[in-house]
Order: sequence, then structure tokens, then C-alpha cells
Amino acid sequence: MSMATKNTEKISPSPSLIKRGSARPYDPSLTEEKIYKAWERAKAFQPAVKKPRGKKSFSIVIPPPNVTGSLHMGHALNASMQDALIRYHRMKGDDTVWIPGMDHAGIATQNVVEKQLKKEGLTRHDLGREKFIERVWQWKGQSGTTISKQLRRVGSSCDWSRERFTMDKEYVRAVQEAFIHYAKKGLIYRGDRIVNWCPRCASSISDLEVKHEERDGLIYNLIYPLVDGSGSVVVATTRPETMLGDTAVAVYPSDGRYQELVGKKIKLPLTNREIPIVADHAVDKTFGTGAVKVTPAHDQTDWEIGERQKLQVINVIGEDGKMTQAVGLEYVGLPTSEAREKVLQKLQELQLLKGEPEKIRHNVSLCDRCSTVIQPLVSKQWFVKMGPLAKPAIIVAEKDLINFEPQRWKKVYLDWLTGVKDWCVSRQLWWGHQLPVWYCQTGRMTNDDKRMIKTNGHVVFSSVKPKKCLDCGGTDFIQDPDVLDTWFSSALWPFAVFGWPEMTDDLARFYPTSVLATARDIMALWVTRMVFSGLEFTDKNKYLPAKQYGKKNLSQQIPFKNVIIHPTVLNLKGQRMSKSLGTGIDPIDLINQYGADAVRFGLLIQTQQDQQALRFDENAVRVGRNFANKLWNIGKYIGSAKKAKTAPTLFDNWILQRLETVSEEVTVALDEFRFGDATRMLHAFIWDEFADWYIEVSKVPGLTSANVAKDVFKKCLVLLHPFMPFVTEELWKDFGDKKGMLINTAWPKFAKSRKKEIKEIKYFQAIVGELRSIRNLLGIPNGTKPVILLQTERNLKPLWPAIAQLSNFSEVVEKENGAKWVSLPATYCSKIALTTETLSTLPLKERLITMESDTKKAQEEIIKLEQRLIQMGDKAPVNVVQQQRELLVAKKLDLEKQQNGITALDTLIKRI
RNA sequence: GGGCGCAUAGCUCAGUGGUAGAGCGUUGCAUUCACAUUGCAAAGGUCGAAGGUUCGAUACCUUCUGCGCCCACCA
Repeated sequence: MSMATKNTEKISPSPSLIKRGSARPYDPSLTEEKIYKAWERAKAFQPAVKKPRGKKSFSIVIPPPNVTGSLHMGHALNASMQDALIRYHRMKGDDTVWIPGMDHAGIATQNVVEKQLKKEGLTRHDLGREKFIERVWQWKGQSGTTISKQLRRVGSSCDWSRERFTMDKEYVRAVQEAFIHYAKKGLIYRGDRIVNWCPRCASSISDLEVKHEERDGLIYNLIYPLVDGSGSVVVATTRPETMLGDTAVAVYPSDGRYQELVGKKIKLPLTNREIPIVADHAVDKTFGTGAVKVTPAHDQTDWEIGERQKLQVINVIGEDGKMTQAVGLEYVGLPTSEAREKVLQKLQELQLLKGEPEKIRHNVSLCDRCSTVIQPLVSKQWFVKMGPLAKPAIIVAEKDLINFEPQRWKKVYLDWLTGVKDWCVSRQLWWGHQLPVWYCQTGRMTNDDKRMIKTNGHVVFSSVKPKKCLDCGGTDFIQDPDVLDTWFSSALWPFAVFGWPEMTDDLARFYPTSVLATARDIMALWVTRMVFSGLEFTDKNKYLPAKQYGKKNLSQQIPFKNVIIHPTVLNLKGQRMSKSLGTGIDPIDLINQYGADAVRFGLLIQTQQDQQALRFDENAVRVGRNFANKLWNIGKYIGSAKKAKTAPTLFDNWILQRLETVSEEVTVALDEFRFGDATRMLHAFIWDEFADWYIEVSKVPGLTSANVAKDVFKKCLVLLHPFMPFVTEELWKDFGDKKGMLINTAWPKFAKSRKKEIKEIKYFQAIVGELRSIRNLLGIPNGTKPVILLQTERNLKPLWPAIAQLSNFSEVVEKENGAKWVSLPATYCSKIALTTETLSTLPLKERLITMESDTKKAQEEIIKLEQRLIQMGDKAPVNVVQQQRELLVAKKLDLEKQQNGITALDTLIKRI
């Protein structure tokens, strides 16, 4: 490597790109990475070491993405919102922190690694648990940084020094602590329950991890003979093989057809068993024959009937999806599909099938992760009792101690918690938090571990292997092989990230958090569980049972004050963005193409209140990119102007007042989480008012002050920074205070505007607009700059140079100084006129047609107004009538001026 | 089956009991100008349908239609 190359590499940090006379347009790829690094170097994302006195804290915990995940548009939107809030509050001077991190995502991650193994022809069982977990950690190390890198690309100002992972040592401790606490409190139990079993994952999965799909199937009618030979009952099923596990036939209690049969017994075909006919309300008497076979072991509803009717439970399908020993030699070991064929064949032989099977479209339950058909079955699982936990979580929402945005989500939250069933928390996976449950192999237990508690059946709850059994002194323990549901650990996220169960400084300082921003699909799965976990575990950070659910107490324990449920990002056709469907867009591709500022801005500007879906339009990102470029060019232009302190002009005062208003509106919008409004307002103000009017006027000498232009621009950069952090930070090098970076600059305070100048400027703008229209209408070539005669209601003489410049006339005059003037159609001006000389060179004939059609429209409007006034009579409020009358007068005047203009032109044409 | 949301310009969406708005797209004009990732101008809408309330409804109420989402045990 030559010395020269080395030297060039050392040239950095550099002055701003503007000063280096950068090529246009603005190129985000030259700035974004450098700026992000500069922020990190400056530790700009970290709060002060100690909490500053008298400062409010503002904290957000990121919804932890799956460790194997990569950024999708939903994440990008999620991050853009959170970062906007974080940057805003940081600038406001709040004690601000944004905690990043990742979720180990039990099933999802395990599946990914299992798929890899499959390619090598291996299963996890070939490796064994330890090796397999090692392998998952390896994969985590490999892919786990992807999403955090991507979050950095977006510009997320997370405090990476506080990054957390749900499988970190400290976090594991929190999870164990929580489980053991529930156990001590008697909220944990183990039982045989019907669960959704995924034969492929070989694990139980929660209701929320099950998806439903409509499929075609066959429904068979089976004939069940009565024991006493007095007849038979016909039952329908889509899964004939489960009949081997039937332990009853159920009918609706008041169903006349079967009244006499209730209490009688059925001789269950293909088995030696006799099963009762029971009456249960769960039966729909209008469906099929009104009699239903009951298989408590393999159907959710049947399980519930079984509970009520005290029925026997016979497991006929095993965890491997094959028939169990319980069915007899003929079927044992058969996959359900084969067992079905065999059962049908047998029944056919016995003439116990009634008619041909019918086609039916029905819902099939599938595993959300691997789309395998769910097999409901009974197995031993650990449960958390939900009743006592849900109650306070319901109360805090009912008392509005949590603010949902949009509000209607409160109902969804409450509905879910109100109907919640006990939570099956055990999963038969290897990747996750292994249950802190130990089974004493000898029978006695000791209590030398503080956290060890005795339960029935020689079970010890402990984070470490117990040393001795309390009762029998046994030292032989086996840990339960199951792991906890991933959501069990995510539920602790808002406080576990701060070091709970230790009473850390961070926990005291940042908990409860300020805002939780998430997509709506994990409302039930996650938000509700964080709330009840928070209420349970953060009572003065001792996580003891909160005895009183008083308002004061609870509000300190709710993990967040605001829940923002943001829209799902869809594509333009309204389809879900999905990699597998090929309907997804990679945000990183967009960032590469347009820059992070553009992507953030483009996403946020498309959001609005109460929206449930966002149809992502790449055009919005282009708007963002163009806007960044516009800022860049404004910067170049204003930066080159000479500094000259002058007394504020009319235009100065106007733009300053508008700025105050916009500052206030943007601030309020941010406080109310209206990101779309905030970005739209800034875009409109900076582009349509500041650039198109103020800066254009500034090209006329003496009408504006350079220092005001700079001040306004500077404030614009501050206001825009939460949304477009990079380009604003880059420009700050030229416009900001020499001392610090924009990220640390104070959010502007605003004063009420007086609005006097605003009316004046509006009038000015209307006149310029009218003149520009006339230019276009008459087809005056751009190169031609005629003199124009103008008479206006207000005295605008000082602004004439500006009017001339902006509407592209050489000069504005007010008196008919000898030349021959022809009046033109006008609305805002009392009189607009051009010389015959100018007009005679123009294609007036064609233009007249357009003008005449315009007058027709005006006439129609007048008629409409007149009719409306008649209709109103004296029934409408006086002020409204008055307003309409004034409107009518104005319209009539406009029409008259237009008609005069047309007549004048017409005369002119005839003369020429 | 229960619940929720949406329907306004070609597209994505604001909005209001009394002139229908933006961005993108389209059309025309403009390139020695900070910016063509630009500027100026313009065209474009029975505000999903039907009733009701009202002097007046795109807006408020009811029903319907279409689309989307969530929850649920239909064999």
C-alpha cells in the first residue's frame, strides 16, 4: 500500500459535504453510516450515567425481534415510530433510553436449526440435547446480529450497551425466578390436559400458535348399536379413527329424538367397550343427526364434555401421531391415516357405515410454524392459573391506567383477558428455558435452598439442582426436560431487561416504561401477558403479591403507560408482505436505494390515526428521498447567502410566525403519536411555504433577512430530526451550533403567533397565483416578460418587485401611463391589465374558449348558492346565512370581473 | 357464529352539517436559476347503495352491499 493511499484514508472526519462542494443530488450513502458511527462514538444513544435531577424519564423497550429474524417492513415502521419518539424526548431533555434486544423464539428458532440438520440428514435426536443446543447457539451467533445491524441501518438510536437477549444468563435467572414465584404462590400446577399437539414439532403449542385453514374433507356417518339391541344411533365424524377412543355419545339435553336413549349404553364397534349416552349442552342439535361421538382424548370440545360428564379418557393417538397400545394389536403403531382406512373398512364389513361419505368444507387446525395438522391429545403439561393474574390486569385497563392507541384495542385486550383459560407453559422443545422443576428420585427433600419448596409428589421448584431432598434426604434429582413457552419469558421483558429481580438503578429509573409500540397481531399473545406479569412482579420491585389493587399502587407496576398498536404493512394490492409469497419488500433494499431517512419518512407519512393496515407505496419513499434532497439544496442555497443583520421584514415575520405554529403542531402531534400528521405538516411547511415562497421572495433584494432564513432552516432541521435523523445531522454541521450534534440539541420552544402578517401574505400569494394563471392561460412564452398593470384592494406597493419576480413579469405598474391597456379576467385583483401590444402577439382566440367555460362554472355556482339561500329561509342560523350571502356577493363580483375581461379581450380580437 | 375496521380523484389516503383536499400519477409549459430527486400551471370526484334526521348530509342514524382483520368447540 502506498503512502498516498494511506493518507487519503486518514482524511476524516471531514467538514460537511456542502462545504466540500459535494456533487448533487444528496447522496445518503456518503453520510448515513458515518453519522451513525459518530453518534455511537459520542455515546449519544446512552442516557447520562446517573439520572439527571428533575428530569422525567422516557423509556421504551423494543418488541424483541426473533433472533433468527430479519427486518421486514413492519419492523421498519415499528422502529421508525419508536426512534422518532425516542429522539424527540431525548431532545426535549428527558432522561431517555431505548432498550434493544432479541427473543430466543423457541419453536421458530429450533425449527430453523432442525431444517438445517435435515439437510445433513440428521435430526436433533441424533445430536442429543446438549449438542443440539450448542448448535442453536452457534446459529444464534451467526444470524443473531443480522437484525440489530439492520436496525442500525434504519437509524435506530437504541442504547446498544443495554442490549438484552431472552436467553442471557441474567435473563434466564429472571425467568426462573418468575416461575418459582408462581409456584410458591400456588399458581402453577401440572396436569393431564388436552393440548394442541404438533406431531412434527413433537410439542404442545398454544391456541394462539394454531392457525385455521378451510379444507375439503369427508364426513362419515357411523352406526353405533345399542347394547340392549333395541336399535342404534348414527353419529358423524371427519376423523373415523378417533372412534376407537370414544367414551360416550352425547345428545342435546332437550332433544326429543333421543330423550329416551339418554342413560342407555352403546356397544362401541371394533372394541369391547360399552359407552354411555349422555346429555350435554355443547351438542348442536341441528347438526347432522344431533348425536355426537365423544372422544375426550382427541378433541377440545369432547374433552370439555368429558370433564362435565366424568367420562373416561382413552389416548388412542400418541405423540408421534400414531395409534397407541390402547387400541389393540390390529391398529397399534399405524399412522392416523392408515388407521382411518382400516377402521372404515372394518365398519363397512360390519355394515356400520350409513350411506356414502359426504363432502364437507371444514376448518383444519395447523401448526402456525410448520403447517402440520394439529393433533389434539392429552398429555402432562404445566399450567399457570390465569384467574388471579388476569383480574388486576383487567382492572387497570378498565380504570384507563393504560392508554391504548387506537382506543378500540382496549376492548380486544379486555375481551381476551376476560375469557382467558389457564396458560399451558410447558413445551416439549430443547431450545428455551428449561423448567426449574426437579423430581426427587428417592422421595425425601431438604430445604437448604431458599427457593426450594415442597409440593406433593416429590417435586422441587428450584433454579439449581437441589442438594438434598427434605423428607427422604435423597440426592438424586432429575430436571423436567420441558422448556417454557417463549411468551413466558417475553412477558417479563419490560422489567427483566432492567435487571429484575435485582433492584437495579435502571429498574428504578426506567420502569415503568413510557410507550409500547407493536403490531396488532401480538396484542393477546404479548401485551396482556406483559401487563399481568408486570403487575405481579414489580410491586416495589419485590414481586410480592400485591395485596391492594389501589390505583396508586398499580399505576407504578403497569409496564407501560401507552400502547401504540400500529398498522400492519401490506403491499399495494392489500396483501400481507410475505417472503414466501414473494409479496415482501426488503427495507434494506429500499434503504440502499433511497436512504434510511427516505424510508423512515415514507413509512411514517403513510400512517394515520386509527388505521389498521398500511398499503405500502414505494412512491412515498421517493417523496422522502426527494424531500431529503430538497433540504440539501435549501442548505446549499441558504448556506451561500451572506450574513447580514437587518430589521425583520414582513416576510421574515410571516415565516417566523408560521414556524412557531408548525413547531407547536408538530410537538402536539408527536405527543399524540400522530406521526403521519407530523411528517405531512413538516413536508408542507418546508417545501410549500419556506422553499416555494419565502426563499423565492428572498431572491428579491431587501425583502427578507439572511439571518432569519438561517434561523428558520435551523429550526426545521431540529423539528425534522426525529423523522430524518441523518440528513438533518449532516446539515447541522453547517447550520448548527458549533458545540454539539443535532441529536443532542434542545427541542424548540414555541410562542403563540400573532397572525397579522399571515393574512397579508395570503393575499400576496393569491395575487401571484392569479398572475401566474393568467400567464399560463394566455400562453405568454416563458422568455417574454411584459409589464403588467395591477390594481389591488390593499396597498401592496412595497411587494411589487416580489410579485413581478414570482409571477415572471418585468414590472408592475398601477397607472395607465399613456399605453393602451386591456383588462383581463380577475378574481383577487381589482384590475389586471396588459398592453394591446403584448396581447396582440398571443393566441387569444383559443384562450377565450377556456375562459368562457370558466365563467359557466362560476354561473352554476352562483345559481346553486342562490337556491341554497332560498331553501334556508329563516331556518338556518343567522351567521350561516350571512356567510352564504357574502359568498354570493363575492362570487357575483368575480363573475363580473371575468366577464369584463372576456369582453375586453373579445373587442381586442375583433380590432386586431 | 361473535367482534372490529374500511369504502372520497387513476393509485395511496386526509377531511368537514353549508365552496371537495394532499401526495403520487396524468397533461401543458419551462433547463445559463440551491434543487429536473426541480419550478409554474392545468385536467380529473353523483364522496359504495338505499332509506331516515335536517332548511341543507360526503359527514349524523338505520339497513344493505363489497373488502379486510381478530376471536370461536361445530362433530
